[in-house]
Amino acid sequence: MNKISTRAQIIQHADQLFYQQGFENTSFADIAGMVKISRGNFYHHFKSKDEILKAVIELRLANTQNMLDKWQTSTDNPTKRIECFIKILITNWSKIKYYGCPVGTLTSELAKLNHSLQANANELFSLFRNWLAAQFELMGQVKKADAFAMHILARSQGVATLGNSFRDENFVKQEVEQMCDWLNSLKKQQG
Amino acid sequence: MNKISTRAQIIQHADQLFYQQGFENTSFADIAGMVKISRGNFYHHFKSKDEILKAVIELRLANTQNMLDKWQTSTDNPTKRIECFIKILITNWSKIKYYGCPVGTLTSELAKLNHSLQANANELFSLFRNWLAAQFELMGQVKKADAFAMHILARSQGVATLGNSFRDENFVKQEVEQMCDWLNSLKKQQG
DNA sequence: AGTAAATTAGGACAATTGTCCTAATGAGTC
DNA sequence: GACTCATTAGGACAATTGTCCTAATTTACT
Repeated sequence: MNKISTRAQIIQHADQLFYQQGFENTSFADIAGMVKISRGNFYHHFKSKDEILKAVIELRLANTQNMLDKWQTSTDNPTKRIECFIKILITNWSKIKYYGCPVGTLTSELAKLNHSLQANANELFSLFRNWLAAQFELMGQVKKADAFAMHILARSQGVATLGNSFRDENFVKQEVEQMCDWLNSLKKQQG
Repeated sequence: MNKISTRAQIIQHADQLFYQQGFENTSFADIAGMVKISRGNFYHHFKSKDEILKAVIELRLANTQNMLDKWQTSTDNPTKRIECFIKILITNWSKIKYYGCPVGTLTSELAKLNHSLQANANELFSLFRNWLAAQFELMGQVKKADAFAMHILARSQGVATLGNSFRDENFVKQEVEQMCDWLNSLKKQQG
């Protein structure tokens, strides 16, 4: 039957709900309703709500790594790889429009809760940061690689937040284009 | 005695707590503890928690307008005015470091809650957006004024989110400098 | 001083929260 | 078929939530 384990189902639905409703605002009852199990059953799989969050972050880290790996094999051109990253804003626009960036909104929420898993969530940013920096290095921007990575990360983050707030797809498209222009202007400077 | 009214005190402390802990995560008990009044007393001043949020947003709108007005009178140079905006990231760094941008984090949270006051919170962004656009117009950038306003708004927002996540002041300073450089390069293009 | 209104404290209220316990059911092994 | 262990359902639990009610107190005005 190849049935998905209950544990995996809990993580999967929690991932979705934490993104759409926020972590604090998502209750056990919400997740139980989605997975269609009883509330008491949770504690056989997870000791606490925080453990679910931990598992969700680990899932997101794995999914993100998979995505980065795919981009890595899809082309040898580091500039094109970075463009893949920039264009997630458009690829995932239908979700970003309503729920913002899954990484940024989570880290922001955990910061306000002063939650013990802040560092884990920040790893999601670090994953992108390090991968982007590696691409910039391949472009020959060894010295500025990390600064450029943070720059692109920040701009994407801001576009997601503003795009979510104003629900304006054209704005997102324009900013994506500008970021790609900036990226390609670096190549020329270098070559 | 010139005592601050209870209502004003509630709004003031709620403003602070909503920023530091988030709206949903701040309870009546939290606010009551700060103002030092009984919980039941709230409903003489506000019909519901949402009404407090509404009042808090109105307070923030008023405070923001005051800040913009001050910048407006502090100099005739629109470029310098925009620099004032960009540099809030540094001015308010000690708070942003721990709680992020008060506007961005609120709109993001309300989006996830699908809250009825989303539009009110977004007005905070609009206030900055329109003021920035007016400054860009004064700089002679009539056609691109709004796009530039959104651009600066988005970049500031992203820097606040990443700055909050990584707690990195140097990154913030670098990005602020780059934004100012970009701003001043526009002036040269024009003149 | 006396009266009316505004303000306050304190607690009741049902609903929901995360957590935990126990008994029943399931599957797989000998 | 009997036994073991994993999984599940259902409910108990105290704590907290936003909301509302009532009685007491304070304030303001005649």
